[in-house]
Amino acid sequence: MNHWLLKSEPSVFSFSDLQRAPESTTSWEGVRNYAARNFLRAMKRGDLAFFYHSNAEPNAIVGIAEIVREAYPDATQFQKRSEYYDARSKREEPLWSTVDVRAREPFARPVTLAELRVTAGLEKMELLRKGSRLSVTPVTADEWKIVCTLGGVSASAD
DNA sequence: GCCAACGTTGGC
DNA sequence: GCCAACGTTGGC
Repeated sequence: MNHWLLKSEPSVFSFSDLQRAPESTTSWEGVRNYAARNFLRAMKRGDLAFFYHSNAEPNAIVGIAEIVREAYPDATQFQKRSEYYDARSKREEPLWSTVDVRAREPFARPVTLAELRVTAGLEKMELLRKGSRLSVTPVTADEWKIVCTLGGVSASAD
């Protein structure tokens, strides 16, 4: 199983929003960066992802979500009225993908960006790289365990 | 509000 | 193919 991290601005869509969604599930639409898209396409059903609040107070990992549907075409790329519309995208060959994610478990305690930065073993975490802006990033098994411990949840999110 | 880092666009 | 200009992200 692979692990990931998904960024979202809570003022736009928070972990609570995900928990409250029908079946606690949403389509992770709107990714318009090729590197992030490629990570979406690499996700497998059952993979787990940290849910990170960016542009937040505080910035923090706040919970765990599960990939419940693997990559499929992001419908918003074809919707002219959507902010995510992309005229270059063809039905036969969609540029952009989305996955479905379901809220698994909130952290007992949010783990802030400041805390992540000073935690041994997380030095190479993509989220912490200077200037990192990717909204979808992989997380190693070791990083996963460390952050789960800080968050007060079991690493398997059972 | 500022600004560094980054990805994308477009002129050449 | 290069690279300057631009728009966006996101921490501070």
